[in-house]
Amino acid sequence: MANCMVFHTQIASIMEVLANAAVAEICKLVDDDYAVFRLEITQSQKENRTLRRKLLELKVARERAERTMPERFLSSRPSSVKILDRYRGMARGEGHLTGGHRSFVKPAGHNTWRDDQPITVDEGSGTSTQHIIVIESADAEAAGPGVKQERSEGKEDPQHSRDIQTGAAREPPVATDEPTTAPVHPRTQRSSTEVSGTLNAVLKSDTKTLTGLGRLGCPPAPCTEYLLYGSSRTVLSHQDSGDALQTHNDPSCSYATETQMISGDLPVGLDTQTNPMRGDWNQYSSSVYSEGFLDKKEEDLVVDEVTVKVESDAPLTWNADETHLGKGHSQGNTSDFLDYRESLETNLNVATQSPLHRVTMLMAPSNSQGSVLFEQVSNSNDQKAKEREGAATTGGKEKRFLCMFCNKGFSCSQKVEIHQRVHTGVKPFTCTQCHMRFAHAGNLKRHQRVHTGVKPFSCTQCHMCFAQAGDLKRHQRVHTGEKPYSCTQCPMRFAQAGDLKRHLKVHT
DNA sequence: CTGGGGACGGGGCCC
DNA sequence: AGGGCCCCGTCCCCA
Repeated sequence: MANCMVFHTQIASIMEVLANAAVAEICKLVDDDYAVFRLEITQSQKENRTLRRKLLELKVARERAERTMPERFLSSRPSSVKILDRYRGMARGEGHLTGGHRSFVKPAGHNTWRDDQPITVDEGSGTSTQHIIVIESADAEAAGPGVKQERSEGKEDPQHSRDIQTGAAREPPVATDEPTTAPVHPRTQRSSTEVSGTLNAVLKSDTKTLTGLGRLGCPPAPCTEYLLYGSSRTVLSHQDSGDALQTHNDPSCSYATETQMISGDLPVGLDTQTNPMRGDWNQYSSSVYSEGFLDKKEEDLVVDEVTVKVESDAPLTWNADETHLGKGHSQGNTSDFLDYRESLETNLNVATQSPLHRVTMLMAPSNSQGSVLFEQVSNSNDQKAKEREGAATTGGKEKRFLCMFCNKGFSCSQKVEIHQRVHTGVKPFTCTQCHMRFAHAGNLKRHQRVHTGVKPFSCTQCHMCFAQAGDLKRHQRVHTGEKPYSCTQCPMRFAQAGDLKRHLKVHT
């Protein structure tokens, strides 16, 4: 007995040592990434400082020249002015930094722009508007009071804006006409310091370093390997306290990213400013697996000296009704489930610890009865799944882009991205009348017939009209008497697959 | 319990 | 490349 206890004690101590070693290893990895990231940031800041100094020097030179030759200056502008004007012009949307319609209201009482002069943004009448982010970094402060880095954001809903203020996290934002607490939309253009305004970049520190999975794009890479598409899921735990998430500068236990905007708000209507086809969504979809962000609204994240406004009203939660994990998947293909589960079990790189996987694993039918039922009902699905598998692994139309969640193969990266919405629950297409969201544009269009009442599919044998072609086809079995779905337990036959499935419960 | 229809999810193909 | 369309499957509701 005593030996047994000693043995257990030894086992426990060994386990503890192993756990400590694992933690130390993980911390070391994080530290390395953090160091690299900080180095890059430092380099960028140095470049900014250099450019800022040059700008100031040019300005001084210009003022000196203006004092000496004012007339000549008015007729032919020195290069320094050109630089300044270009700088402002870019901010106005004339340059490549921005592309929207906006005008800058020059502060009254100032004949010249000052670097410390706040820029008042007058949102234009256009729907595509942008905001200026004023980043007051420590370096900027060091370079001189009021010296600011101005960056423009990409297209954005007029109601949506946000501010990133480095080192001045709680200060009021730069003057804009827009409230700063409105929900944030993902956007297509981002400043470099912003990294990414969507959830994509959330907690995405160094993908390559952490997982070794890169992003892929179309056209397919020339190599013949299968390509697991999408950004890696950086499985990073954090203190999910339910309060403001906070990380610290201590790199050993943080996933600190320099500036991460967390926006779960999805585009409204068809005006998907965030192109769902972009890889952003992939990253986004990956990032949503970072637990704890999905249900959080209006939270301030303090991440490595940066205040991050978390404004998410997207239904990107683990809501079974909204994602495939619930209704969609539960009603889905069992073989897909099994394939998926198998892929998770065999592909540890993919499975990791994401909540998605855990949930799906739980929801995957594990009892044989469920599988049998499915085989009775959906043999064709199995066949299709096998065909898919075959197409992905053999010849046919080469499908070298693999879904990072289920390993299903696709011929093009965009198709993978669209498909992966199945797993992520991302639904970029929103009905403007009822705010239902769809992963496919076609489904939205079809759905809108619900509102318009348009039923373009009419039966030739009766007066019935249908909004969907499939409904008409199914209806026509009423006239033909066709009942392709037969029960294996009794002679009953059914015109609809759902009817058979429902009927099978009678036998159980 | 069955028949029938409404509506959505998702993949493939074509233009 | 992206949108549109078609198709199949599924859930749900009502009679």
